[in-house]
Amino acid sequence: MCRMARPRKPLLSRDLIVDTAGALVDAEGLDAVSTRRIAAELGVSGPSLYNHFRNKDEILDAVADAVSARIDLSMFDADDPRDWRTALHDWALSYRAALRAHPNAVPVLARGPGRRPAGLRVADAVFGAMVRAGWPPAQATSIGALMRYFVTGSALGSFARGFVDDAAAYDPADYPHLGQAHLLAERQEQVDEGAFATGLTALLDGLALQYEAGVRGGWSARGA
Amino acid sequence: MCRMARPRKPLLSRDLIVDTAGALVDAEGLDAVSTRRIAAELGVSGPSLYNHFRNKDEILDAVADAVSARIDLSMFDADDPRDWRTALHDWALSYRAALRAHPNAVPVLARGPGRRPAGLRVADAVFGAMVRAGWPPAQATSIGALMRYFVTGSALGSFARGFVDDAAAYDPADYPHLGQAHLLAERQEQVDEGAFATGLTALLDGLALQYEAGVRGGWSARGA
DNA sequence: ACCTGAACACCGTTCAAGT
DNA sequence: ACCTGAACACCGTTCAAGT
Repeated sequence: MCRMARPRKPLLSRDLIVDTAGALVDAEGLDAVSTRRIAAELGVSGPSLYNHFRNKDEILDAVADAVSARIDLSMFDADDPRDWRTALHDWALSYRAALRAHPNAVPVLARGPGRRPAGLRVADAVFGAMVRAGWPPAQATSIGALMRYFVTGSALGSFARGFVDDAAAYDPADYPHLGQAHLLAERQEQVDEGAFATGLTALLDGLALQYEAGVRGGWSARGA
Repeated sequence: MCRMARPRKPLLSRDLIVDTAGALVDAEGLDAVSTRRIAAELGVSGPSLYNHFRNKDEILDAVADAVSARIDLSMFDADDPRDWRTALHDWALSYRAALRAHPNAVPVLARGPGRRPAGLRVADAVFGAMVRAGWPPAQATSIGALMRYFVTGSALGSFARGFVDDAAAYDPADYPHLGQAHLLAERQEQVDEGAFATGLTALLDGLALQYEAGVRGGWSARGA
């Protein structure tokens, strides 16, 4: 009579499940997460979760959306809608920080917003702000897409972590220029931060060039 | 006596396993691939694979490396080592094409080269070419990293495919700027191609600016 | 050396049963 | 409505056994 089939107060909730699953993703990675482990962590039996989510993918989607929800979007409400460059820059930093805080969840996020509310809010905010700043809609779409490529790419595959911390792995006869590659694993943080900063600056500089050209040329053909 | 424990000619080989696994990844996605299915496809029992690979991850690594092996690197042997921009541009196109041909394998590739020979050859070639073109080593490393971020990001999360082909999913009250979002799913190809082209141009334009500034300033502090 | 079947400890998910 | 145990059809991997 202590462990009943149904207590008067529900043992589970969507939030509880998402929090537990998220902690498991962070601590042990995506592969280590099973519905049975989430349930065990919550002190219930495996199938209980199916009262709150249709399947495992829906749980992981919710975990990913919780990460998206932490991306700051306030810079897109700025007074000067024409300063798209600053807004985009600040957003990119917040975007990346949110993902780097939960690197194991990035593969799920990288699949796109789908129907995830927080993910859609992000796409909506950046698109709206770029249009307001004077970018044609087609270009605004491209900017949302290419920023996602760059940020998720940088959060997903830490460049430096991708190399092995073992000098013998990189035979100079095979890879004449990778003599120091095993050092990358050590300096992981700086390498990835440096590459991200360099790439972001290049991206924004390049977009500024396109913006100026567009304004000068009246955005020629593809304006609508 | 027909089905012996060991035939005089091996039934399996690493290449045979990789080809079968790769076809399965392409046709049904990463989740559908199991060691037992690969084995079944080859007409052998599941554990047989373990005579040729240590575990399933090693098989998937080999599949990913086969994709990397299809990336063209010949542009880095160009006569004029100083034309890094053209080489980088052509390489990015080939890189992306190789990944888009096997989108389901991209999550494995995105983990980094590790000890995969073809992946390392790519990293080696781009780093070597950038140094030859006059970039300081630290910048050359950044370029390799940021290009990987952008290309894998673009191949992994097709921006357009990330949206659902269903107008009702994007309530204008919630997402004021996503009125046409459901159309993205239809025009997937063009949207992603356009965003990639825009981003690549911006990236190269921005890097050219940094290169010029570096040459003019003698690459100031971080030259070594 | 290379393949087999049996076995172990897992999976995601369905479903009838309980309250 | 919400949880349970039992069950189904799977997993990756190990290992002793066969040739």
